[in-house]
Amino acid sequence: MRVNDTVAASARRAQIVTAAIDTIAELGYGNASFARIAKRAGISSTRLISYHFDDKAELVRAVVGTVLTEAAEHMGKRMRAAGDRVELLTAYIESNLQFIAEHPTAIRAVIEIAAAARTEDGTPLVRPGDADDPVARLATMFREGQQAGEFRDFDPVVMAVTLRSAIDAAANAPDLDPHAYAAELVALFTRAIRKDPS
Amino acid sequence: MRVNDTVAASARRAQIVTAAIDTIAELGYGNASFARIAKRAGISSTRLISYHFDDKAELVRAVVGTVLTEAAEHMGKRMRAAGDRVELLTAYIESNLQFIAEHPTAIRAVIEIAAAARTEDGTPLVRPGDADDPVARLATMFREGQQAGEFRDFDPVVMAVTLRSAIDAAANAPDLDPHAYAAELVALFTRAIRKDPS
Amino acid sequence: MRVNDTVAASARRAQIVTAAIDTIAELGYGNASFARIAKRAGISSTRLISYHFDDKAELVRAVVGTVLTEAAEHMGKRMRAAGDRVELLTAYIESNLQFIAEHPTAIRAVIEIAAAARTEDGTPLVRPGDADDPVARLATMFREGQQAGEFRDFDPVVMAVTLRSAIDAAANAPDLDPHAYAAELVALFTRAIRKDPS
Amino acid sequence: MRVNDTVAASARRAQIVTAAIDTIAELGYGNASFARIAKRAGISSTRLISYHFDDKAELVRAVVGTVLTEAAEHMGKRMRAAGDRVELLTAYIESNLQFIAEHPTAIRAVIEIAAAARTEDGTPLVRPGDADDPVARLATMFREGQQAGEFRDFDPVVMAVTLRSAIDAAANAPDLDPHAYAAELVALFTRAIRKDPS
DNA sequence: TATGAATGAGCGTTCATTCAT
DNA sequence: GATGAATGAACGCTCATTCAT
Repeated sequence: MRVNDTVAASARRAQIVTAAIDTIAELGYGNASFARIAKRAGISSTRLISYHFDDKAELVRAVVGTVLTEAAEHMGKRMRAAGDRVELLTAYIESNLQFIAEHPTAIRAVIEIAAAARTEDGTPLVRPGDADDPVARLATMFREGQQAGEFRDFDPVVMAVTLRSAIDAAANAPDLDPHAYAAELVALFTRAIRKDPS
Repeated sequence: MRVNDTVAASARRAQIVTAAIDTIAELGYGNASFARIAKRAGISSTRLISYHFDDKAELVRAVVGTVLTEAAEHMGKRMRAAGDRVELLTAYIESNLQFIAEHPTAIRAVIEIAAAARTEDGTPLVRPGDADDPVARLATMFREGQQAGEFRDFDPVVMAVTLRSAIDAAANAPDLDPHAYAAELVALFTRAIRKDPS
Repeated sequence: MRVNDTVAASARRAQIVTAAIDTIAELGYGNASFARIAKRAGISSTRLISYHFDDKAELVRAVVGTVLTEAAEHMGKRMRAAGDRVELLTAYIESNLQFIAEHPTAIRAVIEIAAAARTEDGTPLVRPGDADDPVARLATMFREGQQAGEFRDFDPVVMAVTLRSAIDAAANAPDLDPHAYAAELVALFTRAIRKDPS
Repeated sequence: MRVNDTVAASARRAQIVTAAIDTIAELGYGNASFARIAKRAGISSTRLISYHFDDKAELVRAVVGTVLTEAAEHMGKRMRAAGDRVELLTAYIESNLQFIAEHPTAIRAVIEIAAAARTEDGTPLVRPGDADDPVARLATMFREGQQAGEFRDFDPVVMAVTLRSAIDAAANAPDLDPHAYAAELVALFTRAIRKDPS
């Protein structure tokens, strides 16, 4: 797949990925041509991009993979320290919003790609329903809480979709305070999932 | 602005707008060229599109305007029949999801445009924060409910953003049952906004 | 040739010719499309231009004809009042420069057309060597002066070309004072054509 | 600005510039599209022109620059050999007309560009009044001759404009004998500038 | 006399990609 | 590991003109 695995080559790839992120975040996916990415990376020819990435789809996948890996590492640390399920949910929301606040351009780029990157026939370049679909994982967590008798009876998929889209919405409202936003979401979803008082 | 306001001309424009909606929804905004739209509309040349719309931005605005006007009419009827605020919220969610379920391609096209249509310098062609910003209107409704003592104390903007993004997410999950999804959202947000039991 | 010879029709034609002159003079021949001319004329469709003029070449010829006829009338009055050949030359130079000064946009339009209006194969739309070629007429005047023994021996065509191009150059230097420029040219060419002192 | 400065690249650029000169001279600036220039250059796609020149304006500037540099070299040699001012004027006229006679298409192309190449708002692409404005340089030469007491009292700018336009006119009368034309102009302007006999 | 509607060809430019070192 | 050179297809848009009232 990759041209070469030397240190120099992977540094080049990282440089190009960074330039791609900045370009996509600032100008939108549709305006992020190889020419503009190359200019931002400070390289003279688009040939260097084609050299390190088989085609545009692979560059896009590299961008998404890079960002999502970073996010998973950041969130994993926080979530492994959680005690019960409410703490887990709180850690999920807070660490995710923190990552978004700390890497706004990277997140914007990934959102752009998810929304706009298509093949010629309309197929999305990166599909949301991939192996580690975050909605599916959230739904599983909710379902387990219900089976343990901790949560009320609701549709876990709808709740998962709602939570994920609420978090993603933060990336498009960059002036919101991430801590306050997280606190509100925690309060909102804590009330939404807990058992009704008898 | 417009070439003419005869019946024939506005029929042509509607034909082109419909073709644009279908093309954008199926292939994505980035693949929706004048050539593809013209082919889908069954017209011989892209020139006819340029003839009826000053440029691509105007066609895009016509698409968004058409869909949003239809949606507002549909939802307005339902919401005017609501009694109290909880009924109003229920009507909002249900009528919106119903419209999405009944016009999936139109909604997909608008979402595509909102996400991907940019000018060359990255500025979105249609801004979410326009005069009749739906998030702002929802937030106002929540705030009024709080002032009336009906809702608990929460951030109205965060709640509005969460609700809107939860509804918009339905457009990307077309296999969900709209009634069930609406019922779940109503239950979720009813619990999220009501006063905590003392 | 012409659609109609009613008063209304010829008024329309004059209106279009005026708009064409202004557009060509300001934007250059290459930018003077039917669309831009129609906009400046305050008419809604280019169809009205095609209606009154068979094609663009005929509109261009109408522009040139209109301006040249006016110029010929203006200059003819002055030149018919001249006594000898030196007065005639003086009248020619002065009246021509005066017309240029009083109709700068009309003259600029004609110069634009003469320089830039071509058919697809490169043939000029209006040829300088037409029936009433001004250079040929000037050359004849010089030749007659030589045969009458009033002027020295020089090539009448070269002198005519030089004088004409000197006058035409005034149209591109609109800040020159036309009277002073005329006086200089009269002095220059009087010295250039008179017999050398023995 | 330029893609690259290798020998091969500059040879390509020269090839394209030559084709552009021929196309503009034969068909006129308005008909000199990238497609026609590419065909004349024997290259397969207009893309190669865009590859070597940022846009059409840069190609046009390259054409003008190439021709004017050649002309300046040719004329400079002749003029540096001149003794007094009359010889200098003679050298200027003769070498300029000789260059025109030897490079008729190049000169025609430059004249076409000067007359017809405009931006969308009418601004000329190449302005005559640039740094090394030939009219200004001629006027300076005349003024110095007057201050040295060699020339009569006349407006140096008018004389410069007249001489330049007389020379430029030669490019549009390609059947004139350049030597004879030069001799006539030398005689004409020698008489026009010398002090009147007392 | 006027016009709305429509048209195919062409414009300069940009696209991701491939060739050949 | 890198890059200059080249490419055909497609882009949105404008052109003068024609059709049909």
